[in-house]
Amino acid sequence: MRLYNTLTRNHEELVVQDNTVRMYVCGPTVYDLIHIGNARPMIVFDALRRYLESRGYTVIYVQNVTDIEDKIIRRAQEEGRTAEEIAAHYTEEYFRDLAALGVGRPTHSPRATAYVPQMIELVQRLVSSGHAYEVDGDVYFSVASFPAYGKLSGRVRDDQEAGARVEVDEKKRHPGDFALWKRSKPGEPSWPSPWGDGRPGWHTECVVMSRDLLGETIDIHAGGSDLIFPHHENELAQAEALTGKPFVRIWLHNGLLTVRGERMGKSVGNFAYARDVVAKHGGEAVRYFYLSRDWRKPLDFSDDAVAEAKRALDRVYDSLWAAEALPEGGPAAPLRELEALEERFHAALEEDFTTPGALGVLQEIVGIGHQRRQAGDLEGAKAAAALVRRLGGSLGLFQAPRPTTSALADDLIRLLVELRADLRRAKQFALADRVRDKLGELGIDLRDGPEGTTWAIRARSP
RNA sequence: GGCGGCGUAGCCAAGCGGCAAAGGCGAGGGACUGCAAAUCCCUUAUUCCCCGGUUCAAAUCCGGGCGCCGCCUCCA
Repeated sequence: MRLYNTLTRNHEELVVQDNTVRMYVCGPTVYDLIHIGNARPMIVFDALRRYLESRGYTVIYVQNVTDIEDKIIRRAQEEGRTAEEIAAHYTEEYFRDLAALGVGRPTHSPRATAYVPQMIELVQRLVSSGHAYEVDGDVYFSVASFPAYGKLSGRVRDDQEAGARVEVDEKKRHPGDFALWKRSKPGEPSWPSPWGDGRPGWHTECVVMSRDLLGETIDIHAGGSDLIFPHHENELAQAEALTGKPFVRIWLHNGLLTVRGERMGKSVGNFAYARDVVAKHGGEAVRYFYLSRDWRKPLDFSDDAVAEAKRALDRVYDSLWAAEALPEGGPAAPLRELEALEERFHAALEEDFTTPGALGVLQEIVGIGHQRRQAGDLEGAKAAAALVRRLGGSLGLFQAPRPTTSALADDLIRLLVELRADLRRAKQFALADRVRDKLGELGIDLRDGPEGTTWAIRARSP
């Protein structure tokens, strides 16, 4: 499989050892509920993880939870609670939201506060090797000590000075230097350190956790494209300054979610909470929406756009459930058509994980299933449905079971259908339509065909 | 200003040098129906923002425009 690597600006073959992919995806800072834009990397890289697993890889998937940070502290002060309480609460809500989007639990979800001693140790080693310096209880990484600084984001160190939009911290030797350790103010959460009480800077946790759980060089490190600079640049600098070895083989950065072309963000105020969107359209519709756009490109969010994705998704379920409700037919010859489609599905994903292309192939398979069913080839229709299930499953899609009813409900519905047939024969169309409409309100669709009426529970994706 | 990305049908969106440009949504016509719904068949880009160039061949490569967006500050 080839993936676009931000570091080299090229597509590269994913080559791993022991058939194991070690991947790290930047997780949330738990100070509030996540908005739907935050969910994009979670869904996209969860899908990548599942796909890799379906191809036989073992994936060790690490996603951190940043549970100590300025915004958490501020929120705690506002609400008169401890930072710990805030973090614990929103961590729980975070996993609740992700579950609703079909995102699986990471192999490991380390919390920053559980790694403070290791972070202190890392900072100490950077200080003693001359890559960091202490001023007044703060410790800064010295970008001048790491010549490769800027190689991920394509930034030259000296550019930073020209910008001058940031007020220059007098304590820093170079404007690009960043905090590894921050002295704490009274009343703030703090940990003892060789430089006095304080707390870790942001970029350090990912380095420490990644090393601890995945090793010094990992296969994939992923996150939103807004993290390229400074976050990932700064991680890379620390890690490689420390070990002298490559930190990450392939850096993956997803495009951001926009609203009318503008980035969705808490500060912009144009965001929607993930759970509200899920409540409105369903988690799988959101997932389908994200996967119908190339992961690296910006994606414009609107309720209409998600609703459209939902219609496409429902088309799939309609076909799946209709085929699965069919009686068993005879044995079917394998459809060469389907084999070719399956190959195209994988080809799309093997080349930079192009999920929109893969979804297009799945929709074609759905169409073939319909045609087979129309032609009376029940086994062909079932084969298409089974393929959609299997291939969709490798992306975490199309796994909802066909809604079933009780035997009693079946009998009652059948009774109503027969009753309605009598009414139709008697040309009592107003009454017949009322039966159909009322059943429709209950989510049961009647389908009149040449061989009588069939019924189905309307596709309602989860 | 620096770095990066994007511009394909009414809308969304694949394609990355060579079958007359996937797929979805929407729209129109037909089959089916008492009328619908679902499904099936057909139609909906001779052309890929514009202008040059390379090539036997370009939406795809190169150069130059125009337009939009992201990052450069916490941010998925």
